[in-house]
Amino acid sequence: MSDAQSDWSLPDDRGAVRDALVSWYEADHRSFPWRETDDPYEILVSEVMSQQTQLGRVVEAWAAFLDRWPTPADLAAADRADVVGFWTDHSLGYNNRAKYLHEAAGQVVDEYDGEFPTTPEGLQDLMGVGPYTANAVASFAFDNGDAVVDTNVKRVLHRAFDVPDDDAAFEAAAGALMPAGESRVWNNAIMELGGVACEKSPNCDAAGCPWREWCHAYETGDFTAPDVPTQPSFEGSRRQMRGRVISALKEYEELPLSKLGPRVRVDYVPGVSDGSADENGDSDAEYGREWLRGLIADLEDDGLVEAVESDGETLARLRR
DNA sequence: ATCCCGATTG
DNA sequence: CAATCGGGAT
Repeated sequence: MSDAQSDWSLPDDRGAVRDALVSWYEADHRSFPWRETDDPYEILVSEVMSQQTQLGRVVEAWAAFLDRWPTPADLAAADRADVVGFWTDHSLGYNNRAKYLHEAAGQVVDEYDGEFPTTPEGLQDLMGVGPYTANAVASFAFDNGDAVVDTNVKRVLHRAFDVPDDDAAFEAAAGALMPAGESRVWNNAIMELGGVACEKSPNCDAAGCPWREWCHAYETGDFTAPDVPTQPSFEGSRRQMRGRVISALKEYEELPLSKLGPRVRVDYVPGVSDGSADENGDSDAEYGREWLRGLIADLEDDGLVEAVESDGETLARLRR
């Protein structure tokens, strides 16, 4: 057992803390279209998109996605290539998530008779749905979730109540704070607080933070936030190259590696084995056919791309 | 450069 | 537990 709980405590007047936040949220908050629905499918689409993209950019993609695939049955019946293509068209990144969403729709249709599970535990059985998304969907669709713990909530709890940067502590604090049976408004409210008031750079007075009178950070002036792992640079990364493969294969139905290579890297060297030492013993990386095959192999393992042999050459295309 | 309502796989 | 997964906006 961790002794993390011994370091912090929530205010005695927990009810006042709750009421203050809910009142603040209900008085005024950002308007997003997915806050106007309780359809679990529509909620799930919004959550998966929101994991990776600023909310403002999700609005258009969300509406377009649901216009094209209005129900889980519609999505399940679609070709994966089209779903991944949509993801790329709308610059949503993380193509695996398009695959997960497609898979989850198939699960709902095939294993759940078209009806979403209504509990966090049940929802986690869906592909691509982890603890965060399960609680979000359970909350916003069914008002039946537990406290959501994401990076926003962690930041708020750490600052306001000095909860230590420890997953178990965050989990316990978030659960203890949420009013039972009010997950929809509560999770919306606490994430709204993290989104507009308790941002990385805090905005307490301008946003009229409802927790100032209890806030440890507001009192001490120490607005340190839990560390969020910094991502490696994207430029030149393998992720960027994967994205270029998907984009090229969306544009052209299928491409031989010789045509695909130059579209992925301008310094692609056709017909050269990569990475191995040359005659002089130099080991400068060369990006040739073997390198590209490795990239394609990973995308095949991810179920996003398939490679076929035709007339002695390898063709790549999006997996259907 | 850093941020953005995480999840899966090894 | 660590590594991996995109790309636009600021």
